[in-house]
Amino acid sequence: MPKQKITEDELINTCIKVFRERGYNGTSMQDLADACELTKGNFYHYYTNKEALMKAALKKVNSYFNYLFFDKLHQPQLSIREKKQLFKEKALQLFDEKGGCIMGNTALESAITHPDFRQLVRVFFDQWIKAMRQLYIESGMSGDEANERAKQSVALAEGSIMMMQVFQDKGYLEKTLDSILE
Amino acid sequence: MPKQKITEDELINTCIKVFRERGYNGTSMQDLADACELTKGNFYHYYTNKEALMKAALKKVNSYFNYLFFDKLHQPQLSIREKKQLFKEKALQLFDEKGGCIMGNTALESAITHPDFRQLVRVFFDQWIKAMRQLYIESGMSGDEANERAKQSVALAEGSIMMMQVFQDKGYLEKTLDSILE
Amino acid sequence: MPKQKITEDELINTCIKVFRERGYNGTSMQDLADACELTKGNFYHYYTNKEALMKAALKKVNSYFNYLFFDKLHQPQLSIREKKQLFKEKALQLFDEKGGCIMGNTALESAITHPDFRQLVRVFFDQWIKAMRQLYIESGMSGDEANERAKQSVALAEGSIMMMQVFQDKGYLEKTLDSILE
Amino acid sequence: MPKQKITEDELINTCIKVFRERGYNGTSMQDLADACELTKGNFYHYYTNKEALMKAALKKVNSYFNYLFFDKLHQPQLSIREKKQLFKEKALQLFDEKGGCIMGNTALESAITHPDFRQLVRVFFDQWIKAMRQLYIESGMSGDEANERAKQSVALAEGSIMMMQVFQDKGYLEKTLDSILE
DNA sequence: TATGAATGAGGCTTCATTCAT
DNA sequence: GATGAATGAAGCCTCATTCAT
Repeated sequence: MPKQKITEDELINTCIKVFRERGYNGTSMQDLADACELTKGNFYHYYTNKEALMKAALKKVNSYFNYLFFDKLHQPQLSIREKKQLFKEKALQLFDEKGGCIMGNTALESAITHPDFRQLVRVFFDQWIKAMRQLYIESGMSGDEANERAKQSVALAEGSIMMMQVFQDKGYLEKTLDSILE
Repeated sequence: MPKQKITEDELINTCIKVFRERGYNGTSMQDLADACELTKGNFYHYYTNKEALMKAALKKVNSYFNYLFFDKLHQPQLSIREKKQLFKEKALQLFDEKGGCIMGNTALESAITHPDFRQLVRVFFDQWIKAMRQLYIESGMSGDEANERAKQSVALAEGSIMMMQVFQDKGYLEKTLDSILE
Repeated sequence: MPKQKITEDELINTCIKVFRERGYNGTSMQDLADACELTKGNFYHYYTNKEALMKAALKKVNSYFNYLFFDKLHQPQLSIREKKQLFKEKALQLFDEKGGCIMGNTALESAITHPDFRQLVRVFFDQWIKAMRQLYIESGMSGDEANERAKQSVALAEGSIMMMQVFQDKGYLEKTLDSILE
Repeated sequence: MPKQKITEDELINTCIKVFRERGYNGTSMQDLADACELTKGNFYHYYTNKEALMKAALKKVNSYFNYLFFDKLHQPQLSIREKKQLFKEKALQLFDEKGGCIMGNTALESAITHPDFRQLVRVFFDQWIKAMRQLYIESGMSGDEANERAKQSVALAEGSIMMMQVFQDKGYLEKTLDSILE
């Protein structure tokens, strides 16, 4: 068994961070290597190329959010109140503290140039919307109404994350989360 | 063989398009030269470097939106009804038809790496928010309420533009614009 | 008009030499750059990539041999005696002095891995065989006989060039050329 | 997951095949490892480096040809007729069926760049020529004549193997073998 | 203004090789 | 012996930029 300098989990988490901050095109393999304290070439033991690495990063984010966030909103044993509280808490933790959303960034940066990325991004937003829909249904909305509200909420959240970064004002997101839960 | 003539206006408009589609880091000077049917070297007669070109592009977008969009919402001779109609019309034309918003893209792609760009992006969103605020004030809201609503509207619009691209569904934006004007 | 450090003709001739000596896979762009006294990147003004450069080299060799060698054997105004003398002279000059045959080298090195190269190599040998056939026909052979003899002569010449290199004995080729002309 | 066992004999035979098809410079240790179903690192338990591996491959080919081919032509108990038949049979089997000759390939690919390889290649051709010489002597030629004829035969055979690959025509070699035995 | 050759740095990737386990 | 992580150099190529013409 070889001694790994970094677990694959740590590696991908570090890459997520760098990709989120610098964008896909703005991130070089050297940037990633520096952040992971590995040599550039060593990355190719784990992933065939930069694109595969990015895809793995997006997939990891997907499962991370599902596990920690979206799935919770589907659990029958939680009350609406608990879910609402959990929503705000998780959203602040996952977006505010990390300073952005790699999915939103990727959506805009490579909407046209990397269809493969867009597919993964789409899955992410689909899941988020579904989770929100569940919340609104439980709050008493009709299916259609919940649907529209869910879609708008996600858009609003992502827009707010953007504004939060533009104005470097973390209050932006918090207010938005409240309005989403009204 | 590159074409002979292109006005500086056409040049910058073409660059805006390419930057919007491919992002700043994803766009090479060659991409721009090809799109403008100019030689790469020739660009440096117009702009000192890629960064200056991007800034000029962002400034152009700023003045373009001001002239065509934001300023209109401040004009006293227009009725609220006219302004609302104009808002929807312009927003659809400027975002939907172009397939995105270079300001939003730039906000996320270079939030951290290019503070100079962020400054220009911030001005853009400031102006947009102010224009929306005016609309809401005229609709009878209080200053504070109009303020918050304006900020949320802009965030929601940008988030919807993002979703429009992710889901390749142009209906997204339209619904959002309606809800903003309610 | 820019001052070129090296004409495209000189460039390709230098590359032919390097490719002949080191093989396609054994030649790096750096090797070529050094030989041409250019920077690596500058090659990409002339050719899209290494493969295209190799193809251009093979094509140049093809036209060079046609012009200087094969075509001559088809000229009606030359006597057989003159053609035979010319054949030996040119073959010695083109193979012996250069120390090998890039076509033969390429044939063996990339027979399997680069079908595109093989096609160009095939054209070369086709032309050579046709020229030899003409010589034999003029010497009084029947079409079929000339054909077989031509094919064998070319094989023998290439085999002798190989032996010349293996044993570093330039006499090899000369004896072979005589036997081909018997 | 790589297989457990491969004898050193199988290993070197597999490497010979890969080297013959892809050339020395065109073959990576990974290619060899894949073909042998071993891990890259594991190769270094057998051979110190790629060059040593290639030398071992060339040596193996040498002894293989000696045992199976060249030695036979020296055996006093075989008649000329038997030797001629054996020659054709072995040559077809060893060159035609394998689709080439690693010795000829190596001769041209690394004539200049790898003198060590050339030495091994030279031994191979020396032995082949000696075997052919014996055949011609037994057929009644003088020593000098047999010598020249042997050298030419080997050159012709190698040239024909080249043409066989260039034109993808296996008939080439067969005709040549007949003419060598006339 | 316009061209395109030239450059040097850096980008992604592959490679031969080493080494701890 | 066997593994696969690790490395550093090198390979091909692209890029932003410069500059002579």
